[in-house]
Amino acid sequence: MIIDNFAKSLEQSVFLKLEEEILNGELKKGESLTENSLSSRLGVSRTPIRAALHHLAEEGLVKIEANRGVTVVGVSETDLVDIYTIRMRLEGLASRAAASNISEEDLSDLRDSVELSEFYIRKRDAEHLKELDTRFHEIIYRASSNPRLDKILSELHRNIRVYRKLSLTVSDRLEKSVEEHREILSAIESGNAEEADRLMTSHISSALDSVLSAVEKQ
Amino acid sequence: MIIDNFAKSLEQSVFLKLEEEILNGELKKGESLTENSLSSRLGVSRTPIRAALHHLAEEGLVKIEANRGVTVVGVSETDLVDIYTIRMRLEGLASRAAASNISEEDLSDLRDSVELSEFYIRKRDAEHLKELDTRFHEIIYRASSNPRLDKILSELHRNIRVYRKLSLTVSDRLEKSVEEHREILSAIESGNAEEADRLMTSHISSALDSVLSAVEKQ
DNA sequence: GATTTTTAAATTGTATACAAGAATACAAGT
DNA sequence: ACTTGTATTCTTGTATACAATTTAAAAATC
Repeated sequence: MIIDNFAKSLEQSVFLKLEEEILNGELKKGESLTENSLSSRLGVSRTPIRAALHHLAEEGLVKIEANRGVTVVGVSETDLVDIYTIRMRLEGLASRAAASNISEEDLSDLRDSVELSEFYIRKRDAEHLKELDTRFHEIIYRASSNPRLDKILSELHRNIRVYRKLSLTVSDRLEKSVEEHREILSAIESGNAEEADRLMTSHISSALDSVLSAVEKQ
Repeated sequence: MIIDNFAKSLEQSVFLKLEEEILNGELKKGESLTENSLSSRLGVSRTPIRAALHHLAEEGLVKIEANRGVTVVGVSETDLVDIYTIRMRLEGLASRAAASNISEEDLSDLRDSVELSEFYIRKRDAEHLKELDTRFHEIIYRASSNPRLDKILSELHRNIRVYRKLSLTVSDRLEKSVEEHREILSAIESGNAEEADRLMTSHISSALDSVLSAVEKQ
């Protein structure tokens, strides 16, 4: 099969495709990948495959051993706790910074995302809600005005994508989550950095609880 | 103890060389790099150059625009504050985790690093002290038992290498720093996670103050 | 002279060929 | 049966050739 081609470079497409396959579990943990087989399977040469694999290695999704090859690492439940522990601190920091720095435009986007979420809650439209959840957090990353923080959090956020979907299936979690977003938004709107920090930290903590209970039920 | 496996591939060497040149300021911010010129200057083909550039882009030291090339980004003073702000939270977290999880081996390494530092303070050997400072922090990163935290902090730590050297030239900072390391070690030894967190956070905060005053004096 | 169009050069993106290292299979010796 | 040495094969690492895109420069039009 040829890969989806909406990204500008083959490397990008290969990266996205492999990332997707790893996060979906199509490529299982421990599985070893060879550049040749990927090359023939995806219908592109080894060059973009190599670049994509290196990119994945940077994100920690695969492990490259010199002259020995690539094995899938994936995201384990331990990683999940590790990531949420980091997020708890860093998203708190991002919210705090956003409360002080946010631009009118970002603030407006943030309001829109919360209001839309409240709309879709009434519609019981889980698909849109998941998307809006991601958008809410990403706006805050950007609004922190700290590009490195943005980059780190975006990456962590992507790596737990699959698990987040799971967590939002826990009953009442969607509603709770939107309520918490609303409170965080209020704190940011009123420039209350301390409160924004505290609320976001507790929001991530609740999300972790929810994810873990969802994982256990599987 | 893990052996320092020196650059076995050309890509690695190129990466290290370019990283060094960027952090040293030999390659200035805003400068644009072409694969060909780097290839002929460093005497290797474009393939490892490309890989190294992508790696540098992942770390944020250069910026790659599709089909347009690579420009040096480097680490600005704004980045410096951004990085220390992140470190304040994450190294606190790492110390906290270390206080609960540290292995006998890591603890022993940590003690060694502090004792050696105290030795070199008496000898007034700044070079060894800088090296030991790095080692102290890296042991804690590892001892957090959170590989992602380890990776994020290691990368941030590397990116401010040049500035850190500067900060340790501020009078009394070396002594102060070693004293603070000793206190952090005590907290970790006694498993006092709360205290380890608090002390490390304040340690990084002092380091930032010191870096900023050193930068201003330049 | 200014502006658009065309053309050429430079540069990145991709494919492929070749070299080097590692894993595997197998034979010989004990 | 087990180890050891060797040859073969497989896989990654690197170099180079080619394609596609972008920048610039020159030519043409107004």
